[in-house]
Amino acid sequence: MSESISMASEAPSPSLLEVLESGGHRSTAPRRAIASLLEKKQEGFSADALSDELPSVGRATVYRTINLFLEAGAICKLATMNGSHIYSICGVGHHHHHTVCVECGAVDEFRADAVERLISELSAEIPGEIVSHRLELFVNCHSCPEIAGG
Amino acid sequence: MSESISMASEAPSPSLLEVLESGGHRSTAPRRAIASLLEKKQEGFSADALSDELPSVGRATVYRTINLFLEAGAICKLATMNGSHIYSICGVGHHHHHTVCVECGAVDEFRADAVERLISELSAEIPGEIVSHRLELFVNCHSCPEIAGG
DNA sequence: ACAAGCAATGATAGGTCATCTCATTATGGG
DNA sequence: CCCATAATGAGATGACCTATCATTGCTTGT
Repeated sequence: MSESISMASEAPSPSLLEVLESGGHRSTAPRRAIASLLEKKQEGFSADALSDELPSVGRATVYRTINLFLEAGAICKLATMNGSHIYSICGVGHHHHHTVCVECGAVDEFRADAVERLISELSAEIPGEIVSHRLELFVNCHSCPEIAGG
Repeated sequence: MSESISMASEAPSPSLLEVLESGGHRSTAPRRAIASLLEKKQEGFSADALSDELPSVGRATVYRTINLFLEAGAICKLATMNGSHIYSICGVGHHHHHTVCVECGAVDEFRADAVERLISELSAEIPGEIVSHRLELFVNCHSCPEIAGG
């Protein structure tokens, strides 16, 4: 391996419920339902689709809970090419980037030192101070036949 | 300069009106008004704000015209950290990336071979085929006092 | 210049995604 | 158990964008 790159396909997510506890939030039935569903969906998911799958939970609560996990860093929000947002469980606790399959929407994480090195290089060339960055790779994972088949 | 990087701060934009002509679109008063305003706003701008500044032009027309320029590649659409979209004149005709000032919203373009090299490297390590990518740098340009002063 | 054909326009309705409001409900400590 | 308060949810509201469709106004042929 010439580069330090790490995929996160099978990284176990820390229990979302623990995130609630440690954040001083109550463990309620709606939140447990959302957390449970989220942990099944390592794939990228939209807030609205999630809400549809949980008819017993109010839309507002779904959004609130997602933002709660987002602020805790337990999930990531990323922008797709068409401007909508998808969320994804964050296995890696620190800075990383995402790949999104343009066919099936599967999201994966990767961390590559080369990316961070590049940003450092660019910071010397670019006027101003780089505060943060976003890198998203849109891929075709070539392993999504049945999903695309719908 | 050790790397091949080019900023586009003062690149003159090809006349947006020419884009219309070459695309077989009519040059109408509303479109001219929009094009004219766009060329003044090298800064990032939102479609809605643009519409507000052109009360004489219908919102639908503003959006339609923006999409027209977008499809022609004359302007770029980019996602901010908060999920909204801003547009920016594209001086560079080919693939490039953007810096967005988190203070004043100024958008600049840059093209760096190092970025493309990085993507090539990553493609060897990442499962699937990289279809496209998005890299945005959020910067503090440190030259936006009066704008921030409001 | 005039008419005709059709692209373009704009007022407004509608759609999507997300947040806000606030009366009601559930949680968890004492 | 009781209470203070966090959390919920139905619906309103809002931001942002697209669809509809009757009207307007370019552009070309004559």
